[in-house]
Amino acid sequence: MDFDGTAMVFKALGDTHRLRALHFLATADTACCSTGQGVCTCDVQEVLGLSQPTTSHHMKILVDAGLVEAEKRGKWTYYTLSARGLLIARTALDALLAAAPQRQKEAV
Amino acid sequence: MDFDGTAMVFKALGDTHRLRALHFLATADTACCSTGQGVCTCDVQEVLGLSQPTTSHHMKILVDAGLVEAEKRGKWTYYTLSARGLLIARTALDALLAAAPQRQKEAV
DNA sequence: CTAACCTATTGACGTTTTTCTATATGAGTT
DNA sequence: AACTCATATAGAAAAACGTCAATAGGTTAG
Repeated sequence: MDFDGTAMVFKALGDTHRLRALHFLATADTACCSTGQGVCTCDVQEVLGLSQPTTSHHMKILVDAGLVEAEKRGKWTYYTLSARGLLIARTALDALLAAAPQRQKEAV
Repeated sequence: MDFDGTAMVFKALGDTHRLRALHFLATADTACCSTGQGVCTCDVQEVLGLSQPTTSHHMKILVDAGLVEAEKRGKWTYYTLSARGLLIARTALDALLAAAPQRQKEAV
């Protein structure tokens, strides 16, 4: 098990603003400057209520963790969720859940 | 969605040492001082290679996040995985995975 | 080519986290 | 009661993190 890589993914997930950004990517389809797929930094920035550099910084962390993919089209950078990091996290979680007490594991 | 609570769980998961401790709890059944179920601090400490107070600190974070339950029996504190925090994390992850691109979602 | 615009990077500052040593708490033992 | 052992807490130092203002990079529009 790759503890370092997995920890990096969870660490990226462990911030309220970044979680909010991911949730936004997961739900918002239409956005201010989205011509095609994805959402640009300005949209995320508005949702988070943070400055532009801070927003950019958070998105970079998500990209580095493999949770988000960034695509540059013209002036804008579009973000989409990436299954790569999410699967790393889920694999680790499932291994732990398989060993956790049986009580109420299906309460999802 | 409870971003703060979920972030707290992910933050607890986002550390190599804590991940290693959780993995240890998930796999190790027999331990130095375990008379029944669970593993005591001294076992975790040996696995992590950290000082006793630091180990105790990490375990407290895991307990606070609902990932681990601590039970005091006599002199020892026994730790077991708790489904509570794990399910919070999985619920959030599943919501994101459901919205992620379909490509290779089943690669678990 | 210049100007305007979106995004990324840099530098700085305050806060949080990680880690240790030293000490306290609390339970069993003699 | 005094002692020992396992764990928790306090305090402090170093490192990492989150944040913003200022600036740089790169793209489109005029």
